[in-house]
This record gives sequence, structure tokens and C-alpha cells, in this order.
Amino acid sequence: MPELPEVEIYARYFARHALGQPISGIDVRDERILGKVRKRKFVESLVGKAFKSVRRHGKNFFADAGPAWLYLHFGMTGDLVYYRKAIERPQFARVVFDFENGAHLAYDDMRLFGVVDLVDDPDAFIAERRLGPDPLTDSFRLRDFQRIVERRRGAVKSLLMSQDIIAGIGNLYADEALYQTSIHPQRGVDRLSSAEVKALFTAVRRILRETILRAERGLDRPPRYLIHRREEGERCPLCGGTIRRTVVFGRTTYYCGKHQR
DNA sequence: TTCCATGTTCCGCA
DNA sequence: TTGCGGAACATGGA
Repeated sequence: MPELPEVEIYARYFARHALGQPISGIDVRDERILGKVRKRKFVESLVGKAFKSVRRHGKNFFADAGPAWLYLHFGMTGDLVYYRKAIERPQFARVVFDFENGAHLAYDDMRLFGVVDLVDDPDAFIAERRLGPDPLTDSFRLRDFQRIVERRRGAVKSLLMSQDIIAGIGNLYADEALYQTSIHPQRGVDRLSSAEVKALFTAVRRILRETILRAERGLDRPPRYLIHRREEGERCPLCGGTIRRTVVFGRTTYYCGKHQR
């Protein structure tokens, strides 16, 4: 489930299992998952190295294998699986890292929308892609968010999902933030009150943090979250209204027809 | 069989 | 210039 919180969990998982372990081999099982890098260069750049640290910016993941960085984007169905026995290798493992200790880390991705690549410099990558601030860092400031909202037009959900405005929010968490702030997903950005802009800013951070904290403890998102009610006609756990379905920014959108205005 | 899916990119149009 | 709709990508799962 790769939006920001999921990628953060993957980053921690990667750090827990793979950091400092010498890479003894790499099996690129499906080259279609590779970005710009060719298979041979990818393997030669990483074998014999060990990952030293990890970074995440929005949905983008980087692991330092100096001088090159491993880059991962999880697309819609990307996942990481650390395992010891060959039989445990996941079904859609596209790239497998073998470590000297005999364990393996698979990048698993059924739909192949993800990317495995090498980059020279994460900061340059972030700048080139024109990614906005990561909402869980100090670079995400209310002032900046307010300024962007003032200049922007269109539906508020589109703004939340635009990676050049905020990096990391996808379809589910955009709906969640709007639901929890009682804002209709199709409301024009120019019709948000300053209190609503502030509430949205706060809600985004709180929801992402809460999801990560709970996931670390093996807990799902709280029962009051819209994420458990993504179906037309469901009951809204906050106000008893009816959950509606529409399309915004090209994506299926769920909202409460009663309390989101 | 048909519809839908947590993402990104590209094209055409207003 | 900005924003949006639609399609494409690849592969299931319900």
C-alpha cells in the first residue's frame, strides 16, 4: 500500500534488515522494473557494497551504497520482503538482493508500476522532479502551504495529490485528510477558509504520523478512518451520513455526503 | 466476463 | 501558464 506512510514503513524495514550487510549478489528477475539503469551497471555498482543509510522523500526511497544510491518507487503494488529460504521468495520478486549472511531482500511488485534504479544524488533527484516538501519534515511549513493555496485553483483534492505541492499524499490519504476536516474533495481551493487551510495542514501531518506510529506497533488505522469505509452507501462513522463515490483528479474518490461540504 | 485497483506520465484542450 | 480529462502502462482480484 505505498503512499507516504507505507513507504516510511518500508524504509524502516529496509534499514532494520539490510543496512551494513555486504551484498554478495543481485538477481534482476525482470528488467522491466529498472528505470534508466541497465541491468549490468546496476549489478556491478552494488555487488560488494553495503547499504549505509536510507532516505525517504514523499513516496520516493533512497539507500546509500556510495557512490551510487539505490532508488525505489513502489508504484501501486511494490513491496519489500526479507527472507532466508529460497522458497520464501515472493511471487512477483523483480529484483532480489543476496547478502553475505545468506539472507535475501526482494523488491516485489505485481503490476510493475514501480521503479528500481540508481541515482547519483537524492537531493538533485528531488529538485529535478520538482517534488514539493515532505509533509513529515520541517520543510513543510504552514506559511508555504498557505501561499501555494492562494495561487492555486482547482479542486482541493487535486492539490493534495500533486507531488510538486506536497510529496507523498496519494488517493487514500487525500480522501482521508478531507474527510477528517469535513471538506468536500471537489471544493475549489479558492473557496477554502484560512481556518480550513490550517486544519488541512495539521490533519495531513497527524494522519500520516498516526498511521506510521500504529503500523510500528502492528496496528491498523483507527476505526474512525474513512479508509475502512471506501464503498458507496457505507455509513459514516463520524456523523452517520452516507459515503458517496465520485471521480476527482482521475481517481475514485470517497467522501461523506453529509458532513463534507 | 467485466470492472476496479494505494501511481506516474503524456497528450490534447480550455 | 495552469489545470483537467483521458489514456496508457501490466497484472491480478473480486
